[in-house]
Amino acid sequence: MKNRMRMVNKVRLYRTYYQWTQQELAERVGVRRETILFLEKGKYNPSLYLAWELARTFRVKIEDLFDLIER
Amino acid sequence: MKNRMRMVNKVRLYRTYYQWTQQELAERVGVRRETILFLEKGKYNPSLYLAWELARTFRVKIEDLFDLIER
DNA sequence: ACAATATATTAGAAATACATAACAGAAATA
DNA sequence: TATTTCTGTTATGTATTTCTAATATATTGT
Repeated sequence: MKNRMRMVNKVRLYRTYYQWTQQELAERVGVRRETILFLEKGKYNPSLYLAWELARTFRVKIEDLFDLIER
Repeated sequence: MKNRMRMVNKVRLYRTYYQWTQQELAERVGVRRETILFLEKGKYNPSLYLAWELARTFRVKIEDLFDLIER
């Protein structure tokens, strides 16, 4: 979509803060473990649904969890 | 979990507030006019990228533009 | 009424999020 | 060391978002 912007996130940051495994977080938000892994690795960007669930699980705003920065 | 929740948005509300056509808004956020139409009609939910661009364009938070409610 | 513009509908293609599964290496722990 | 758990990789399949284009209807202005 936007070629000059790139999405970064703090999923791993918050997950390790809560001391959850990828599997634990995956179950909490209702996705597969690999989905969490790929998100953390920046291999793909989430849907708004998933972003919402993650932010809710971490008790933060979506804008705090995800950020759009210059490439 | 995901099935008992449904996403609503204020895209049409903010678009008409700014007196933009679907075409105008589409150009501002970099998508097709039909994408805006389907979003307003709730025919599909946006990517986080698009949600971000829309919120930025309307100068609101993503959580203000989109809401996850009980079905 | 006529013309121009905005919105709506449909269908198919393209792109990508996410699922699923199998396996491998790293790290922790007994 | 041996075993378990966690993380990473790859490959393939499915579902959904978005694009594209064509056409139809509604709305607005002259």
